[in-house]
Amino acid sequence: MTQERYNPQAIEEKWQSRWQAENAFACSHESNKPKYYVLEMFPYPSGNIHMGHVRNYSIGDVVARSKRMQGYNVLHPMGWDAFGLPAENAAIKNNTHPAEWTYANIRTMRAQLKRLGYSYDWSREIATCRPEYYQWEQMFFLRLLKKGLVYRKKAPQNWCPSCHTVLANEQVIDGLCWRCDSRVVQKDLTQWFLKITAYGDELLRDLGTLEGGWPERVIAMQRNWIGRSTGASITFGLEKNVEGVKGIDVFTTRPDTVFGVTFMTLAPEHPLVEHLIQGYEKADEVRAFVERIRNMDRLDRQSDLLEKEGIFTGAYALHPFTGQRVPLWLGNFVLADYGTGAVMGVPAHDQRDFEFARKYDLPVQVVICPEGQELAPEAMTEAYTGQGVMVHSGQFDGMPNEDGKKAVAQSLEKDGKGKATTQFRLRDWNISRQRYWGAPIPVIYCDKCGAVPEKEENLPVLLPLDVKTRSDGRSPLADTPSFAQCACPQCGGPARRETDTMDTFVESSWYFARFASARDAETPFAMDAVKYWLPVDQYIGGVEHAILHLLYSRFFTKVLRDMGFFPPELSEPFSNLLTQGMVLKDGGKMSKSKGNVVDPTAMIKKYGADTVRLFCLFAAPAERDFDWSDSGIEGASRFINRVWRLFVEEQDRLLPLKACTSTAQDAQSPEARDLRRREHLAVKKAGEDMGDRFQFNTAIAAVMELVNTMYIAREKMGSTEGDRRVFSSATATVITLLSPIIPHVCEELWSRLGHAASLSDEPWPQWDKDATAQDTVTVALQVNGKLRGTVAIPAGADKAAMEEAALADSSVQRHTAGLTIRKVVVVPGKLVNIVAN
RNA sequence: GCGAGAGUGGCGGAAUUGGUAGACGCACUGGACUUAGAAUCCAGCACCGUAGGUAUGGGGGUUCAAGUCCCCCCUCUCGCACCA
Repeated sequence: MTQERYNPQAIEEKWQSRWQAENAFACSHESNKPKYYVLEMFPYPSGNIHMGHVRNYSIGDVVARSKRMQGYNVLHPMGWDAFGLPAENAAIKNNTHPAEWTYANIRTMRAQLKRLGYSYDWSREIATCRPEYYQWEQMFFLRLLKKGLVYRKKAPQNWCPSCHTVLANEQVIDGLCWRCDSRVVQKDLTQWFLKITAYGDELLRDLGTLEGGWPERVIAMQRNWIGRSTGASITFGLEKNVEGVKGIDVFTTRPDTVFGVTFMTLAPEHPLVEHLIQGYEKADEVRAFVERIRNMDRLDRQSDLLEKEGIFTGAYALHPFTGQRVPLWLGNFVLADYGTGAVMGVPAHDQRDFEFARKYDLPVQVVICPEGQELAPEAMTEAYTGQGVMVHSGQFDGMPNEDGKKAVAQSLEKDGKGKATTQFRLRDWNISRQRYWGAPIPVIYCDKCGAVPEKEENLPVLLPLDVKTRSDGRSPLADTPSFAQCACPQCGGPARRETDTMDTFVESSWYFARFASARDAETPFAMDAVKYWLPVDQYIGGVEHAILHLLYSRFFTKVLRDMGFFPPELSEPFSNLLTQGMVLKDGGKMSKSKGNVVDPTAMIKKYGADTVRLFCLFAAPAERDFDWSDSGIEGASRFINRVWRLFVEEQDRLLPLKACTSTAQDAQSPEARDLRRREHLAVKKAGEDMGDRFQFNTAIAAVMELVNTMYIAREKMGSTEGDRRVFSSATATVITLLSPIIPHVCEELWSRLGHAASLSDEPWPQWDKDATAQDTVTVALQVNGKLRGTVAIPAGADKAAMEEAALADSSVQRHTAGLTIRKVVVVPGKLVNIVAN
């Protein structure tokens, strides 16, 4: 007799068209069920999905499907992060239009996602390059401008020469462009900034609320990136009069060491340098130094191999407490854009200052002494950075230095010479991009009125599609009169539009909320829908966005909250974050240049979508990287076939039962009892692992164990009504438990089992504690903590009975022969340990 | 240097509260079926050995009992890094 073979292509096609026709995974916020919003980071429509996407979306789909079965009203949407540079580059290369290229890719990739059977609510699909989407972003820009959270500034910017655009600090990785790895150079430009630093404190503080929900290391990375330091800003007077300048501000985390200042170091770019060196006989030498340092490559300049160098400016500052002259130096290690671009030099208590002082023969003044010790400056071989008592510090002498930090700041503040402050490493976010394929910045430049915001009623400022992209990569917008030329909204005179577009990270900073009311044309976010769905309960994506996208989204959530778009209690976008690992091949990242790319489409063709999904989830825990293995996917395929065969071969004996529906009464034979027990154990394990712990690999392993048990049990089980019920229930359980992972084949088997309704509407099975109980348990027997044997005893045996059974064991007797038993430890139902010597 | 994570068979990985280390899978070995292969099924599979012993990066400790808790050290991965 030939059995029907598993044919994934036919089965998957059948169920996918059914889901499509029924709009099976559409959801609404009008529901009595508890809500659950699961979201995977939406893709850039680059052309084809790759294995990383498959892994990411398969994880999300298991969460979505299992939560649905567990009784939640699940929102699981998908969209496209559709603006960006690759579209322009591809358009130039293939002589097409970025829009055409992008929409074609979306069509391809949407079909690929559908071919994988993900349970998205496709009615909420969005693409960020559509005016219906980016119009809201332009509105946010105008509102932020009004609130003073958007501003324009000329400053040296990160410029990628290959991408022809500026980059935010977060987009510069080791001095290289995050996208194309080109060396980033500095360029003076006037750009639009989002004032993310205004939220620095809150972004840092609220990281605390994410603990437990977010991976520790992502929280640490953000904390690091925000980089908050507390200390004081201190104004040193200037010996020489410079017009309009009161003095030089420094920032320090150690105001307690202020009396130890013996010099001050400024960044070569410090705006006062030219004033300070006026009239100094070696001014030209100083200028040469400044030039040399400024022209250095940023990467070399920030290298830790760079030798610390300085030069005296010939000028002096005045100490805020003692009035003493403090020589002003320039240093190649002082950063112009951190703090105030100037640091006080305290060689006795800062290692870098110590080395600088030794190199240039500057005095060392000790002002903190460890309790009960003296420090002699000339004997010191390194700075003393520990705790201690303040000395040589005027009115502060004898004070513990920790108290001194506050006391010094307070005293300075009283005299108007400083105050306690906080510094952030975080910089404001430059959102201007000199590229075409992005959302236009809604601003107009008028010769009379300056930079004028576009009126909200004129939104959207449409990105014109009838332009020819330039082969040199520069934006064609400036050369498009129909776009660039306009009337000033203020005076009506001739004016010019801003031709920069917004960083694409702006679009991805709020898309998760748009899904709540994706089709609403009146408002970006319908309040009742946002209130219901947000925050995202489970967000899933790659760790490469730990800072960029995840920090920007947190910022936007707080801003949108404060502008009234979000309810006041919504401060964080993503309650839980899962950062999935990468899919590697032969230990390395898949890449076209290495020729080690595994194409999901080819794998689906060969094995079917269910197998690809199963392998991606089974190969490794979700957070860890995993190496693609061709024999591994064979194993996944083998397992599905095993389930299929079990079903087909037993079909005649199967009853149309649901999961966990056989009763203790049904399970008369020992095999049936055992199978029923393992069925319930599998439900427990798979439910916990899939639904709570997101350990999909072990959830699958638990079902595999059950299937293995069924293969053994079926030989021994008869055709009594009870045996058939037990076996049928177990079969239903296997199908139900696997359905979030391999939905197509499970739907198919479910319907063949005789069920009319979809498995998606099937509740998650309930396991029964009594069903998992064993008649006899295996107890480990130890002598002095070493395993010496096992013994089967009736479940529920008391301690005395266990001890008796242990002492009667021959192996135990052998190992205790000649010894005195000192103690017997009994763990009920588990183990007996005999302590003897 | 700072911060986070990891280290378990040939490999991916289990072990959720301290209680039989190696579940599940891959690879491998032997066998069955077959003209042969594929597929499938059965058996074996940490290491050394005769009883027994040794094993979770290394070394200490706590405990009747440690992969799990504590201390010290080593290695690897990631992030930040002259941040004042």
